[in-house]
Order: sequence, then structure tokens, then C-alpha cells
Amino acid sequence: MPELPEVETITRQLGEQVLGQRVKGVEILDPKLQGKGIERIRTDVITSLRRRGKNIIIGFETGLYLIAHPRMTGKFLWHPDGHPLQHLRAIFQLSGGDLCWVDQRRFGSLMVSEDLRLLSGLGVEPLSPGFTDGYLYQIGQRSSRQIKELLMDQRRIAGIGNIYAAEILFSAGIHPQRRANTLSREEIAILVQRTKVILNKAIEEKGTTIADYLDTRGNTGGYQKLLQVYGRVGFPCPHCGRPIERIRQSGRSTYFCPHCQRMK
DNA sequence: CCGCCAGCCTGAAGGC
DNA sequence: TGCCTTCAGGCTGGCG
Repeated sequence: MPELPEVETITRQLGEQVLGQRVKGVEILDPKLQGKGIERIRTDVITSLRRRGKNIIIGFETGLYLIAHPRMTGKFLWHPDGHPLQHLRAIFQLSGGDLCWVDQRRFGSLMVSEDLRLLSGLGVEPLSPGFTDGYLYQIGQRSSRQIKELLMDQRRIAGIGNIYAAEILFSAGIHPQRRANTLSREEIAILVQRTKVILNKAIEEKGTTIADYLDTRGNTGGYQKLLQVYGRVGFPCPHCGRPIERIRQSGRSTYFCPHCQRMK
């Protein structure tokens, strides 16, 4: 579920909440999480917190890393003392409290490794200097895929999912089914610029909560108030007032304004 | 390389 | 009330 802004929020909060703490014990409640090496971090001190794409990377003094991917419903909750927790899948008992991994649908993954090569297939970070007009134009020219699919291809660009892809394309005025290799340099430049603006704004708002997402404090995000098209089928387009439509792309819903986002 | 689909899971919501 | 279908923010692997 979470995309880049949500995972960035989680990572920043964990940096404030658990950096420097020592692991006292680990309890794995979901059998699917067995065999991932998680028990190896039994007494380590947390020395770094990073994000790569939609992955949260917790580094330890021993050189181990815990790599967490929330998929649809995975989340870390820091020290939710006293509150009964549904869908609790793992508990990291730290010197300052409990870090709980909660995941209703159990698609999320946790794994421990000494190197981060398993993340080497991820594409450029969209908020890094490497995500330029030239880069997107180059990968676009080599692809006849629909532009929304390309934006969400984690091997090319790491961190954009279904919500922000729709919002970025609306903001750029580009139809989600446009073939990537038909976009002009001007359209590509707008796309890159809007991607950075929207992702940064969403981070500022601590992410988007549609149904399930919570940050590590158990709070919802704020960007759902700013969504222009996502989930808004039938509502008036904020630009032209015509109804927002929903289509299917590769089995997933895409929301857009057919008037403001033309095919040609 | 590409697109499409099932599968992985659980729960909410809507139709009848 | 209950039963059934559909839908959900992600990703992988298999097929053609």
C-alpha cells in the first residue's frame, strides 16, 4: 500500500524513535516470516535508517540490515503500549519499547541480509538529482509501454505506485495510456517536475491514507485531502468540472480526466 | 523485450 | 440476517 511518501515518512519517524536502541528480543508471530534470518538481529544496536524505493532499511552495528517492504498493508507501529493490536505479525523488543510489524493481508516482507544487493534492481530515486528530463526521455524513447506503467516500473523509477502515478499524470495533463515513446521533450520535462513537486508535497503531508495506511505513531496521512483524481470517479475534475473517469490498466484502476488528459 | 493473468492474503462494502 | 461478488495503495512468476 504505501508508496514513496508513506515509506519516507515511516523511515524518518523511525529515525527519531528507534535509532541507537538495542534489540532485546524478536518475536515472530506469522509463520510466513520464518526463515528470513530475522532472528540474527537478536542483540544488535540500530545505527541507521534509510529508504530505497518502497523499502525501509534498518541498519545494525554488526553490519546486518533488516529490509522491510510493506506491500499493501504492512506497517511499523512504534510502542503502541496497551492498545490491542490486530494483525500483529512480528515484535522487535528494543531498549526503549516495542516496534511492532502489523500487516493485515500478510503480503509484506521482512528479511535480514548483510548486503543490500537484493535492492540493486531498483531504478532511480525520483527525488534524487539522477531523475532528470534526460533520463525519463531516454527510457521513454525505448519503451512503447503506457506511460503510467512506466512510471510505476520499480526497475526504472523506484517508489511511485498507483495513487501518485494517477496524480502526477493529471497534474502534467498527460493521458495515462499514452505510449511512453510518443511523449515530447516538453511533456517529459513537465512530468519530471510534477513528480518531484507531488512527491515532496505528499511527504510534507506525511502520506496519503485511503483506507489502511498509518504512520509509526498510528496517525493517518494528510495528502488524501489534496487528491485531484485518485478514487474520485464521477466527481468533477478540479480543472474543467467534467466527471473523473476510471479505467483498468493491467488489472488496476486508473483515475483521470479525459478532457484535461488527452490521448493526442 | 512486451502484455496479461493468477497468485499471494484479509476484510470491507455493496447487491440481492 | 446471510450469501455472493468485487475491490483494495504491490509485486512475482509463468505463459504466449
